[in-house]
Amino acid sequence: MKNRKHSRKREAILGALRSTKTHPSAEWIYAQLKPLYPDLSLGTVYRNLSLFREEGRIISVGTVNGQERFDADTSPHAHFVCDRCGAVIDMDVEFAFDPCKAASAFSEGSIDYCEVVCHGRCHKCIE
Amino acid sequence: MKNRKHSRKREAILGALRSTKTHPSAEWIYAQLKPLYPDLSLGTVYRNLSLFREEGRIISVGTVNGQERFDADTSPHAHFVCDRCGAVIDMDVEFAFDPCKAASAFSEGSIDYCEVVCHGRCHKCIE
DNA sequence: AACAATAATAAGAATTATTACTGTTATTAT
DNA sequence: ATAATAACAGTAATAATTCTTATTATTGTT
Ligand SMILES: [Mn+2]
Ligand SMILES: [Mn+2]
Ligand SMILES: [Zn+2]
Ligand SMILES: [Zn+2]
Repeated sequence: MKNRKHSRKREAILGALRSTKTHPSAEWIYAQLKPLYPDLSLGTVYRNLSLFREEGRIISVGTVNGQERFDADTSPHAHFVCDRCGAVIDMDVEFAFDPCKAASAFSEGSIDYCEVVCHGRCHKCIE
Repeated sequence: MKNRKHSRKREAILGALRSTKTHPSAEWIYAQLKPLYPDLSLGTVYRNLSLFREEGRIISVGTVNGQERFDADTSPHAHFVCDRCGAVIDMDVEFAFDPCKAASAFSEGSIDYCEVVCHGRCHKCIE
């Protein structure tokens, strides 16, 4: 429905997010691309990330230390957040949480998707 | 290590959070208590909520529309967030997610606790 | 190639939740 | 009661994100 034009920077932003598994913030993506696109604006990164999210091409993993973190992997999977260094790591753990089951058992609304986030300390922070 | 003094306002803040199941924001608690304590400061609400969280007496349920939401119920339970009106509702759903199991299967760090948040539309917003 | 229509952008201002600072007040120990 | 200091109100500061506007880039058409 959208009359969207092509944009090199928009592509780059999605590409940067797809190139990493660190679930970066808008700021991180901006810092990565700034050398390649010296006239890139932080607002453009924010705006395009919002677009991608609306389109369902990326997801938000939540906010860590006040900054929203993003993920280009839209398949359902859990995340681990290190409460010390802020690292966000995929959990390939097979967690037996069935959204359909939850949805049918939940009477107060309709469920679209679910997030599972575990908190703790990553290996580097444990030493 | 805790040279903590008694404070009526601090008590009131925890009491306000305990009195509701809506998982309110700092702002909401402030608005609730302001008539009773006309010289209450929003900063005091923030500061004491941080204290309570550090002490493990309350938990953060995450941020909704840019505002952090709190819960005085520290027992492990899942939450439902309405993406339209921002309501946060307890899910008494028995979700088969075992943190211990996840922790043992996760090799990248040690897990302290886990959050499960489902997103969708609440009944009022479905109409 | 030049043009028109308009989506996308840069730059920076504005907004907003949260935190830090500072002088004053309330609470506790002596 | 006095002294020590935690807690506070009020306000300023911070920082992430969004909004505004003038300009530029993209796409389709002559
Ligand atoms: Mn992920
Ligand atoms: Mn709850
Ligand atoms: Zn870490
Ligand atoms: Zn709702």
